[in-house]
Amino acid sequence: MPGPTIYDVAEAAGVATSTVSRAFSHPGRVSTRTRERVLAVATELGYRPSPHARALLSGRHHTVAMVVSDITNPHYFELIRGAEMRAKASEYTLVLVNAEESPRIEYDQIQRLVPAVDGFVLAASRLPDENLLQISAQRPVVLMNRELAGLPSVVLDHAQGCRQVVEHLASLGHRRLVYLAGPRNSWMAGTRWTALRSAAEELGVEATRIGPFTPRVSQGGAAADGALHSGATALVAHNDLLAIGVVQRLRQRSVRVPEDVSVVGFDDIFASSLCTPTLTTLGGAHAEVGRSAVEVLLQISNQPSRSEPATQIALPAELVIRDSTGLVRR
Amino acid sequence: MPGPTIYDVAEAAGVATSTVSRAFSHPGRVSTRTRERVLAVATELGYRPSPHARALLSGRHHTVAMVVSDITNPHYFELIRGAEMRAKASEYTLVLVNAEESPRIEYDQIQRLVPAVDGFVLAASRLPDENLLQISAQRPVVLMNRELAGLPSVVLDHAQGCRQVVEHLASLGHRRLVYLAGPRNSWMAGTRWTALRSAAEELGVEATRIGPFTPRVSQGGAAADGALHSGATALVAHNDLLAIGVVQRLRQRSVRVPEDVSVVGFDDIFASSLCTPTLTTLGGAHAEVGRSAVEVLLQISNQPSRSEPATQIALPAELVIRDSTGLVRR
DNA sequence: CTGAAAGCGCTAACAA
DNA sequence: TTGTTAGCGCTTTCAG
Repeated sequence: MPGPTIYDVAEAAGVATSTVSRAFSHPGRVSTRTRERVLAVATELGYRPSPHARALLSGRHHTVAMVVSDITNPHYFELIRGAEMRAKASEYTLVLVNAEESPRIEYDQIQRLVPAVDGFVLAASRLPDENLLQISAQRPVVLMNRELAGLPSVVLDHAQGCRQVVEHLASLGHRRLVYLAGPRNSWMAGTRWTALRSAAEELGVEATRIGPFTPRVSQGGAAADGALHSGATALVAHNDLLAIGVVQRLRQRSVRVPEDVSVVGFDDIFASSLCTPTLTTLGGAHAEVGRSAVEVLLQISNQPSRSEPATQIALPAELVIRDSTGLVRR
Repeated sequence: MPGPTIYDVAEAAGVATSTVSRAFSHPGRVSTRTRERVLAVATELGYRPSPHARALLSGRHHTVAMVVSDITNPHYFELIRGAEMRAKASEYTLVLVNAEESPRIEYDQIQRLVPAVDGFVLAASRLPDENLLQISAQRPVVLMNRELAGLPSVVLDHAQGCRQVVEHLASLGHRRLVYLAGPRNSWMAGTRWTALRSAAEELGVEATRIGPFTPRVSQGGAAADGALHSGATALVAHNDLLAIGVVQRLRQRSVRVPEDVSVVGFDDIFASSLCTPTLTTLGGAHAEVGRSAVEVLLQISNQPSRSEPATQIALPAELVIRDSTGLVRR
């Protein structure tokens, strides 16, 4: 069901195709009368310009691809929402790809889309740095919740955030915390650990790390058991899903939260305010991260010169204190 | 950064462009030697066929658009996940659009995408029937969680499901239930009410309806207050978000769940198993709905004849009984 | 201000 | 088996 083309409109309006084209793309370069006639005929015929023909000619697709490392995690939801809204606002099309935690899938899908999109926003990419740099040589790339020298990125300020977490725990009297690490190839996992450790050192808290764990509720069992073994009084889980799983396992083992141990998560997903106990977690304006990332992408992909230094944005993280953290038991 | 074209490959390999084209599209029609040489040169140059040029010629875009009425609702997450997986499996690109509960946005976005995609899967569309029929005259459409004569659809079997809900409540001794209705233009809202009412009638339960409510947690307050006023002992909320909001409000008003009133939701979102009390809800294989919808779409959009009757798939719903429903107080 | 014509990257006849 | 050629729908010089 191919719609009417520019030829049909031109014929019906009694003008040349180039005039029809101009009436749409450069309304100023056509006399008011012709323009109006052309537009009238076009709407009557239900004409819509073909984005493919346009893209073929211009090389611009008006499309951005968003790749998320694991669509199963409700956290990404917010990122997607923000990205979608920003794209829509500029009449850009958003293509969604789930990498299923597989660098291989992530890479292949990106390569598949290279010739079809204007750029990529990558949420928590699991790809090694070299791959990212290589991709960014093909198309503009904006990283979300990951940083890499030379590439634009939007992140929640993890360093400051982790500091808040440790301060919170220290103020409650905790002296030993354990970080339940995320996936090995997650930049966030590494970064959080570094930030936690340095904040801990500064505040006189002993910090250890166990893992890596796949950040799912189901992995909470293993994480909790490992953590108990460590003797820490505060558990900082890589994300809320893992934290929720940890809390469930602790309850199963009759360890009370927060009386016996405190648990902190990351992301502030919807469920965190509903579970029992409600979860203390490091949140922030995730949708805004998605929004910003697309914004930056549109900006650089509409810039002729690719010379300026990459914009790296850090949005504030916000510690949401709920019921899973409490005073350390004496 | 336009990549190498078929011309570059042809030149480098010393063949005609059509040979390069064939080497990719119809490998059988090229001698093994040339094919291998062409492919070798192509990979060396990093050649990738331009989907736009292909689409321009063939009219097929290898792209499907998924439109969700409200991306804010975690329920859609599963639908999206299933749809994405199915699309990826066939190397189709999935475009995601959030209609933000606005029929206007939904319609405009669809029209914008008509010339760029092979078809649409619409999740809980808020458009009136006429619009849907008109769109399906432009491009193949598959409805998710909505049915309309003549259009293919995939739904969770609400009729059977609602019956299960009422049976469950009746068996607990409830004789009066109230349905907290969803949005006015939600087909599901209408359908659930019809199904609930007829099941209720059969089972000797009195059913009333209040609303419509926007199905968000924040609307739970209004819904709960209206429900209490009705004097029913069982509240059936349009979805889990609303149900969770209702439970929160009831607690605030010192009405115990399930001792004083029972609450049932729909969708079985992740949070439903974590909130307190955990929520009895009508769930099902939502990701499978997404998967199936895309599958049906691919099927019909690859069929030459558009003549056969529209496939309407109903997947089984599953009542998940948790702690928000209990025996009616005597 | 408007028209004619070339070409974006690719594929599908049609020839050779 | 391979090459030549004519477009797909649109934009954009270049003339008029």
